[in-house]
Amino acid sequence: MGYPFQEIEKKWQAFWAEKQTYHVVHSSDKPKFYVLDMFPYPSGAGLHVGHPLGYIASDIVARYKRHKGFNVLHPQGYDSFGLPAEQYAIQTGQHPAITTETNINRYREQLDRMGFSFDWSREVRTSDPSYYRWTQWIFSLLFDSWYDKKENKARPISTLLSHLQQKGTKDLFAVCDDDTLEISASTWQAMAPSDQEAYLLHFRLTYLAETEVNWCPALGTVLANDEVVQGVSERGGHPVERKKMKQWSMRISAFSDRLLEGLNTIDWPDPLKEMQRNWIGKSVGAQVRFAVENSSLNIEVFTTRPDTLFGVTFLTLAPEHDWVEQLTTSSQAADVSAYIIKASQRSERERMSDVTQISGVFTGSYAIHPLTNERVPIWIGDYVLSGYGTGAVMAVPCGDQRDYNFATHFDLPIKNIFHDIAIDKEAFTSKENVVIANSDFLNGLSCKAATKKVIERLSELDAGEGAITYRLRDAVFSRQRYWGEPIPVYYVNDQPQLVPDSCLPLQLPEVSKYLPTEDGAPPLGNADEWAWDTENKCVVSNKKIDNKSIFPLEKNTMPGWAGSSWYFNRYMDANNTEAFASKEALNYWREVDLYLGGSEHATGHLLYSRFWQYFMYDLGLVPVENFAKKLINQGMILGESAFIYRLKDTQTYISKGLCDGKDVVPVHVDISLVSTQNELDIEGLRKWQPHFSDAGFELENGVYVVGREVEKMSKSKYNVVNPDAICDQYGADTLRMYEMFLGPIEQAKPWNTAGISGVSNFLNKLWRLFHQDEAFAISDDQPTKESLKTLHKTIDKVTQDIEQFSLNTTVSAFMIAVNDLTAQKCNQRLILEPLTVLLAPFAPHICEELWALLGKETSITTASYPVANPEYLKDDSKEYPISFNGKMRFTLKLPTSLTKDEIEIAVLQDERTLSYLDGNAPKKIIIVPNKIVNIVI
RNA sequence: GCCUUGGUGGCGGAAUUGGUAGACGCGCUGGAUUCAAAAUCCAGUUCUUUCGAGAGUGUGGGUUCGAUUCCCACCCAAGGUACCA
Repeated sequence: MGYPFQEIEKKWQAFWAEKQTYHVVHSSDKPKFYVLDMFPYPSGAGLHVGHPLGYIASDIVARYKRHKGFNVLHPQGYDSFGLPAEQYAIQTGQHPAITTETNINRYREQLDRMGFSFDWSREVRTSDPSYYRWTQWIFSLLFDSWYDKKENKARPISTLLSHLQQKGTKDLFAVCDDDTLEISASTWQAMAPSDQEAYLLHFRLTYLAETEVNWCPALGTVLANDEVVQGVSERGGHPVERKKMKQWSMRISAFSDRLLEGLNTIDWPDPLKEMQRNWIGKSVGAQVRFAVENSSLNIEVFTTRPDTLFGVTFLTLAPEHDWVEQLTTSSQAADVSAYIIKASQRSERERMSDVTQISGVFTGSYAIHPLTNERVPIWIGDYVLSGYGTGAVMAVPCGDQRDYNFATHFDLPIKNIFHDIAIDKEAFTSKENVVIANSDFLNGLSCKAATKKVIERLSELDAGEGAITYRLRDAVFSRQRYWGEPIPVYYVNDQPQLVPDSCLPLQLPEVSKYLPTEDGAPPLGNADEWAWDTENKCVVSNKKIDNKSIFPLEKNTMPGWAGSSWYFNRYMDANNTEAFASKEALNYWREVDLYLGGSEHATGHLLYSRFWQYFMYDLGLVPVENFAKKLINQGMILGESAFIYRLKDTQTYISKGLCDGKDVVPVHVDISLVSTQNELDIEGLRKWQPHFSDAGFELENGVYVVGREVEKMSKSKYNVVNPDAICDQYGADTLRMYEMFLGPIEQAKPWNTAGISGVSNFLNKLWRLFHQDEAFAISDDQPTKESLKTLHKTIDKVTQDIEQFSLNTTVSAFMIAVNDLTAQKCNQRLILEPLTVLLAPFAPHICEELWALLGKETSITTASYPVANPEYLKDDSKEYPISFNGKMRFTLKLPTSLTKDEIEIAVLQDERTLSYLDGNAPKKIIIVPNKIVNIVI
């Protein structure tokens, strides 16, 4: 029989809760260690076995660090604003707050069963007004700040105001979304207040601007690219169009360079840093202006290859480019407008991924080449994206493959400007080993030299200059959703005004329904009370808006990432009502020492959080620039989904083996309806969902075989494995160790319960080793040298592995140790005691129990970590370095007990060693320990 | 399409970073114990094989005395791709 894990786990969980074992305070003479998990979104499906993977790993580190003498902050909370709760509300009318509360309670129950050492007194919930009050406050700060390029930091808007008041834009180096805003101090002073406010929006770090979105008129809402499939909405199949809408944006682009440079100072995984680098996408090149023929317009393009300027044979604008209409000649108007409509129906994602399909249209206008004065036709093509660079490119077919394809497709000229390079099949895109030709004053130059020279010439002509652009775009911050933080803004004469700090939180109003209003306003438009009374400083009924002091409030809410961009700071002082965290707490905990979470957040949460932290650092609100010193990506635990295949347009499902060549639609079915042999329980399926009750099934060999696919675990894919069931059957300690044993923490892996008995056996074995006939049995004798060796080697291995975060091999090391100790019949106190502490981070309940059985009065959490005695780590073998012809080097590992002569024989008997030597077996090998060896052939 | 990661027995994975591939665990096979089963313990387990040996780390090349490891090309899977979290 196994050890009584159910009893033990319950007992110690209650003990820890009662004693508040994991409650942490920041006055401590110990060094601090802050280990954090990315907090979960509390979904209706409950916690699945994928969630705890990271939590277990971080809990192991937290417990390990406590044993090592650190004051450990290990909190947990919930990212509780989100779309699923809102969608559930739309379907059922249930308020999202209620759903969220229910889900959180369930999560907590599940988390508590796994014996995590979280300090729950610091729990945060992003949807709690006491939390989002500070999210709104940070929004206000962003609104009230601008970016000073000279000091390279964010500064309060008041400093900008005084600059404008005194000098206008003279000597002003500010990040701004429009270069044509130069004004003098007197002009500024003469501006009407509302004009001044409109003007300031171009500088504020959060601002209102027109942005392109996927608009679905039928649903009355904006959709993510993900939700648009082949031009129609995923839900309902309604048409979707690209449309400009006035939205709040965050000026993250102002921080591009710092976000890029900062990567060099943090210990984050290289692939993740690389993803962020590529996402920020710094390109060095030039802006070139092409005058439009018979017009005052100058089309500005950005290019990374100014050296190829003489190879330009046409310009291409994005279909959304502001000047498309003006540039289109009457003869081309019909074609152009048809093309624009067509392009607006394709999502950005589609346009980027589909490179085989070339489309475009001629505007009828021509630009003038700034150097040759040749006429260059202006085209429109959807391979140019409006969001990047200037939304216009100079096309150099010989040097860019997309330009080449476009030119070939529309039969536009291709001019070769590379010396001795054939371009009749494809473009030549490399910058290496090229000599520019056919390019006037650039002839004979390398890429680099030509780039420099052409930029000089363009500057002289005032037709361009060197420039750097970033792929990183400002982040759209408005959501037409109910279940998010209200944006603390009201409008006076259409100009945004902040709801005063003292009035925060601006709480979510009650609404009659959670859908957009009929005239397309966000769900908050359904609230009766959603206007701001500036006199009484409170939210009042919309009906009073005509009143002089009452103004409409912003109806959009914040996106999911708002609350998660600063929560790590809140944990430092989670219950503070005066500030987002006290200065003392911030200065003590400073930053996260180890942050664990999935790499799927690489370019979202992890970039936004860095941005907000930089911003808050600039304002002196936090003591460090980078919020997380070290980050580890945990791989997702994937589910194995099961599919049945419906024959198209019928209610017949055919077994997997019979699908070949038939038009079938795969349908997810619940994995609990499928056997390990992939056979479907058809009766179970009929009961599971009513619409299967009259379905037909075509079987093979008498059974219905399902298809399997590894996917993200998700309720909608019916592939969720619940940890509760595992805890019931095997216990939390087994689950914890098994999840670690499953494979490297960073790697994604499919869940498979089959192997769990191995870990369960291991814990039982450990228990049995120190028990006889159900009673704790331990010897006070001195352990044998062999047992001490086993112990100390395990201490050494386990410690190294935890430090390197190789937790799966750690579990193996424990298994080997217990196997060895069992074989040695070792049940000495002097072995068990350190072993218990060593194992406690992984299996805290059983270790706490053993600890108590050893007669210890305190919790094992306070025990100090064992140190390996090098005396017992010594290897019986010795390494002998060998070199051959001064070129090849390898080492021989031989037992130390061998004499000199025996070594020689041992080497000659080692066939593998001999075969290294170029096929020739050496006749004699002379070994002098620790010295290089002579080999005679 | 683009960016990032991964591909090793029947399965999850290990391999000191270029030096005996398959640690540890699951599963399977055989044995011990048992009236029997569960549990436990012991042994075996990459594949092919004419039992000599041969093949083998997604595929095809390359570098090297030697490649799971380094280089090139390709195939497949996962994550992200800016409004899922």
